[in-house]
Amino acid sequence: MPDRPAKTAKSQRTQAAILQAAQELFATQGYERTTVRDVAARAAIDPAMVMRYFGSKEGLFARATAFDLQLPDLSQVARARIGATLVGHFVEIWEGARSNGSLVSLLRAAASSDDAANAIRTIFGGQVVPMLARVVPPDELFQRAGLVATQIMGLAVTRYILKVPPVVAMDRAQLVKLLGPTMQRYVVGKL
Amino acid sequence: MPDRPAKTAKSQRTQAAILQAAQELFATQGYERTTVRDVAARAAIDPAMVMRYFGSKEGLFARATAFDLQLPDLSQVARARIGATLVGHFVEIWEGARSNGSLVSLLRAAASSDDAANAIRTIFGGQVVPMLARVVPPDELFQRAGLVATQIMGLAVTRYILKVPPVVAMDRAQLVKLLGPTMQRYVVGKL
DNA sequence: CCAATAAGTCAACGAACGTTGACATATGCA
DNA sequence: TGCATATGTCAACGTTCGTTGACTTATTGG
Repeated sequence: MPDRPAKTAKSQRTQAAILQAAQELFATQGYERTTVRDVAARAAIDPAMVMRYFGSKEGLFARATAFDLQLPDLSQVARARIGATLVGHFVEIWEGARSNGSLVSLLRAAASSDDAANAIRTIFGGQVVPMLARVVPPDELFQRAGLVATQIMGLAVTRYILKVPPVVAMDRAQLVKLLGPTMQRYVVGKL
Repeated sequence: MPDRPAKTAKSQRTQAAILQAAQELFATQGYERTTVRDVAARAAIDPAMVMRYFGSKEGLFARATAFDLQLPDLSQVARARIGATLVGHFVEIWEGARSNGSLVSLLRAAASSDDAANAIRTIFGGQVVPMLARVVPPDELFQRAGLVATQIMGLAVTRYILKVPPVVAMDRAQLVKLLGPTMQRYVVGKL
């Protein structure tokens, strides 16, 4: 069941509609509870179209959760502001204008899918670790990257999935102020 | 579909076997991917027994994820050791001898179930917040509880669900040393 | 010992799911 | 305008799921 490419402008629009519907549903319900039929209904097309364009439900999920963190070059950031910069950047990725909810989708899915969990590990190894490598000595790199992961993923889980009220209530500036020092210590502080 | 109580010693053993199988499967696979048939097979009984004793799959899940955090009385802990004490206590709960994996089950399920997410919020409101209330002034209580949540849940997610390698590799003493100061600041430090 | 009650088995149900292939319709190029 | 190709529809498939009710076997108290 290979994917079939979109060849006309109209088909690209419906393909995009399927992708957007899938991202919204995967982000709010996770992989298992999101059905191909639901995605098709939200995109106002036939379930068979999903199979035509994405081959399978797994193929759709893979396409719906592909993204680039666009992490900053930390060597160009003032050392004292690294923690705040990172917190702000991650919040932007999760809920900013350029975001499509795909990271939350993937996190939701990772709770019950080893493939999705592995995708997150790959993102960390391929994007977060290289980012930190520019300002962290190699012998501490993985440990500090792990610490960064605990705080960043913890923020994501409590704010977007568990919706713990005080965490949801914080605005972006508060998050930077409260979590920035933690991130600062995890990246360049004394352990 | 009301539950049917266990009346004999033998039935209590099989009921316990079902519960243990359910906790193991819910903890490793989440709610959706765990089937009643799987639980029954692991407990070496008929799927119908699950319905007899727990009424429904949801009823089984509710029973399998009930627990008490047994949080310490922070007013009896030296102020400088609060952070380390809390980190150690939570790690103990997740992987200690008294643990049955039910907290990880619930966290996994929360990714795709609003009911499970609500159960976690209730635990936080009913157990974590009261614990902190003994050492935190009321006007900062909810914010500090939220911060504690971000770090604790982040540790759980990266270590037990995403299995981020450097986080998995840390032993209990390292976790206390590395995350303790963060927790200390979130509970009694300057924000 | 024998009824009464509990524990456990079995086959089957209806529903929902991902997926498929045959078919209809629209579009773009010669 | 015609024809080839792409787009979209439809009904149905095989599977798996939670759940049910009738049945059989074991246990226990009088």
